[in-house]
Amino acid sequence: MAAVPSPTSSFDRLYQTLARALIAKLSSGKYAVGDRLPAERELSIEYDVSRPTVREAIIALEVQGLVDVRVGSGAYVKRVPGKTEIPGFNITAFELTEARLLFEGEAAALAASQITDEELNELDALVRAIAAENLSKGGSERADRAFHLSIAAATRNAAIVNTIKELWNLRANSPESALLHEKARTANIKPVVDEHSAIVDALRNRDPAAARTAMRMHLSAVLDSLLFAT
Amino acid sequence: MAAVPSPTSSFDRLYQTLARALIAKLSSGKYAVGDRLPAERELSIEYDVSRPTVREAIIALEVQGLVDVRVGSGAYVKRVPGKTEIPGFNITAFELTEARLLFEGEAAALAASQITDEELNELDALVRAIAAENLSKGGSERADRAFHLSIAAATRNAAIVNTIKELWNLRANSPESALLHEKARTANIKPVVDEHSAIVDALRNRDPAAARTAMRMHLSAVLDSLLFAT
DNA sequence: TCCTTGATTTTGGTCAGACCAATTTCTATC
DNA sequence: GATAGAAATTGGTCTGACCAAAATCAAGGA
Repeated sequence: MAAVPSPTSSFDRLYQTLARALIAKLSSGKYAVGDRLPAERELSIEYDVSRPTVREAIIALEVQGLVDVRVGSGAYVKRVPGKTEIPGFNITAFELTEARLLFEGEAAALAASQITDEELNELDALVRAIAAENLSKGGSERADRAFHLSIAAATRNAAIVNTIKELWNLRANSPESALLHEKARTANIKPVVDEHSAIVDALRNRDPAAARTAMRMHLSAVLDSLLFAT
Repeated sequence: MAAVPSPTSSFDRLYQTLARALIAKLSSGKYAVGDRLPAERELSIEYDVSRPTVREAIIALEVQGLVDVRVGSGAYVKRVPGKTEIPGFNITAFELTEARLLFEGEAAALAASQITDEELNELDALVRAIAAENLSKGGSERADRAFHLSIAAATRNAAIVNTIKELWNLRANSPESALLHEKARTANIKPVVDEHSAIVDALRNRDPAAARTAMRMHLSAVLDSLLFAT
């Protein structure tokens, strides 16, 4: 019984989780180009989801050109994703966090010199939201992500925003990264609110060096937590 | 009443027909990035199709990165097909170079602590290739790009490599950036070989701070040259 | 034995309706 | 005007039904 893996983040909907599982099957060599996937009804039973959900997942694969759906016949493999085709597939959680440490540190330093009071208030609210997320069972990282992207936005540089957003996307897309972060969450390691507050304090003081240091310390702690979760 | 256009081919399924109609709406300017599409139930009535069919069409758009679906809220336009389809369309050459200054500086610092003699020799060869490019009429930047990506590779961090590669891709894809760099080239502003040599020297000395400074000075000079070319 | 035809089964496509969770909007109170 | 709670709206998933297209099977004829 290949039950659908539990969602790796609260952003995931069931169809996405199933699509991901099916893509993993394609990648693993279970199917070759031309093979027919199991029928919708079969997949529905196998993964213990409803048939419309299966349909949605198959459509996600179809739109990405991975399968070719023939009415009355089935879904046929059109292209097998290679490992290198999934951005971030080969990037470890350590590498990702190390890169974020270096790059987000610089973004925080740049943001410190031009951040508005409005942006600081928004960050305060997000710190409170992170604290609230820490108390909830779901393990959502929505506020944490928004926090970091708000700092990037305060740089007022679209290339920096794009880069940091891409790093977060890599994090979301990397199976290895997702697994490690999931382990960290089940080990009850959550974003440390004090570290986030310290970043906001440094930004509020318009101190680039302090902002850089605070962000680096925060992400260095994330690195440590990943080690602990390994 | 915007009934779904009749299928354009017997292969078309309803969800595809509807997805196509929605994409046409996006392309026509009816919606801007950030706008919310009508609710599923509304679209179901408007197009006289079932709600699951609407969902399937929205998923097709979502997987293509055209919309962002938020549970309980709606489907928001993330990207309008057409002019913004090229990543980096709205990123200026200044923003890009500023981001590179911050990020490639850090990559150079990290590379300095672990670069091999082999990698240094490769960088020497690339500096010579940059000098040769400067003498040629074509204005190729192949060696310049390879130089920067080699330094990124010396960090031995796939996330950093990916990020710097993306920044170079943004540069290649951005029309505004291409235009400015073209202006710089016609003004006979070329990569300064001494600046590249200075970066390699700092790396050869395994001096992270010097490497960071050398890379930042180089990219700061690129920023100045863009100003001159404006 | 092989081929053809028709019946049956399987497959995907779409629909209707129900219920739940998340978010937004509205209303009442202070 | 601000806040809290209720109501409404939104997307998410499910069950069940029926239809069209395709595949498979069985029977009959050459």
